[in-house]
Amino acid sequence: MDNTTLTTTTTATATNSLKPFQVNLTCSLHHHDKRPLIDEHDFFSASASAPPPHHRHHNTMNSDILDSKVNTGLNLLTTNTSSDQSVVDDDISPNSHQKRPVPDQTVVILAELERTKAENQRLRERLDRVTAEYKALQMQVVALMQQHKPEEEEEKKQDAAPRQFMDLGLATNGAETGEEASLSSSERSKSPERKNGSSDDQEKNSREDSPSAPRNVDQAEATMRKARVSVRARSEAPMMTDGCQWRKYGQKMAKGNPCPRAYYRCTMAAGCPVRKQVQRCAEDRTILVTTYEGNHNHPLPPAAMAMAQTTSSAARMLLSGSMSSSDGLMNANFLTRTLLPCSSSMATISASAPFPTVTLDLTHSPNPLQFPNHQNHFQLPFPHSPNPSSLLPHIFGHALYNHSKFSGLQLSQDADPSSQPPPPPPPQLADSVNSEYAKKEREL
DNA sequence: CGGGTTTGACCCGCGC
DNA sequence: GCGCGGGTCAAACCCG
Repeated sequence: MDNTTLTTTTTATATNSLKPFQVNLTCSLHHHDKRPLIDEHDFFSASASAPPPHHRHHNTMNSDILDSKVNTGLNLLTTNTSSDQSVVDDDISPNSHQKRPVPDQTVVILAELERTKAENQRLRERLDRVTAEYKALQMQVVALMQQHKPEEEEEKKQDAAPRQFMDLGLATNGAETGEEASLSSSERSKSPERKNGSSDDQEKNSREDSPSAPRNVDQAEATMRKARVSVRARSEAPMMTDGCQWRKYGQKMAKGNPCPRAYYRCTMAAGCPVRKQVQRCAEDRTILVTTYEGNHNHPLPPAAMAMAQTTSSAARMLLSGSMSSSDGLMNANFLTRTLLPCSSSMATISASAPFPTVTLDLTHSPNPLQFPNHQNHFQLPFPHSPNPSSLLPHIFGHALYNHSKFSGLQLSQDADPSSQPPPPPPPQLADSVNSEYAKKEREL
């Protein structure tokens, strides 16, 4: 058993109560050979299920999955997260029982064993249920997708939530959100009318997003596109390397910041609606603020999956449950609060921004004591990674089972980057990850 | 020559 | 209605 498996099963443990997770859960469980892609819904479900903050449970889940071969030793392992597990194993070995007449201790251990077994059984049943539900949902999604196109208009008006769920699957799979993209401004901009600047047609087109626009513009989609995920990271590079190809289409001086804001559009597929803004923090120009908007309508390379999934996760976290921005914020707050209940200072849900925005702050140390007043950001402890974005899903995954490594998550109703406290000293980073991106940065 | 960047102009929403 | 600021466009330019 390796760390990857641990991470995966931890995710599964955290995701056993809400349907959206189930997709991710199963995927994760089937990929023990790779580092699993942590999907946003894992986070959500984790938050919703609000598992007890005992590490033991995560490991128990892990063993639960593995003990389909009935391995008592694994069960014991699950009762302890520390390295003294082997001691426990030794203690309960037949030899130990015979050599050491310590019945009390043995009884305790056996009782613990029984308890763990029972828990394993419970968890396994839960996992079975989750898997079954996932399969059912998958079928449902496929059926919906087949029906979806002819009924798109109606569906858009009537049911935003299932639509979101479908979007999730499509985006995650990197497929077929092209129709949605076709409604995006990027596609609009390619229309001859827009190019010619014909006032009438231009007017017509440019009003698609306006309140007076025809209702064939999916409200859910529009909101989804407006939902944003902002990533703050320390980087000397002009732009975060996130695995996607971007084309710069504009640059503006933003008020209150001497650093220009650059606008990028994803060019990995025609009509991809994803855009991002890149701007350096006015207070600390080593901090690069990258804001993502929209979902990719095409398959993503592995390097891009990390950020894409993280941002879409965060966006959906914002929007899930309700399409109204206020509800979305409440929902996100609830989710982030329950995601890492014993943590603080990692995420920000912005209510003051024009669009619902989640800010993932990668600039701070994982030590919560270093940020007693930090109130606004979802901090992820890889501040000096040249490409922190690639770490996000792993961070989320880890955060679910290893609170000790993360400062956690704190919510606020007002994300103002300018209110950031002075950056703490850099924590240790994974060298392997660092070196890879350090190389890229040198190339830049 | 194709693709990316630059940059001034334009559009739009919002607040006064 | 007007001005401001954010976002986008697209011609011109640059580069490999």
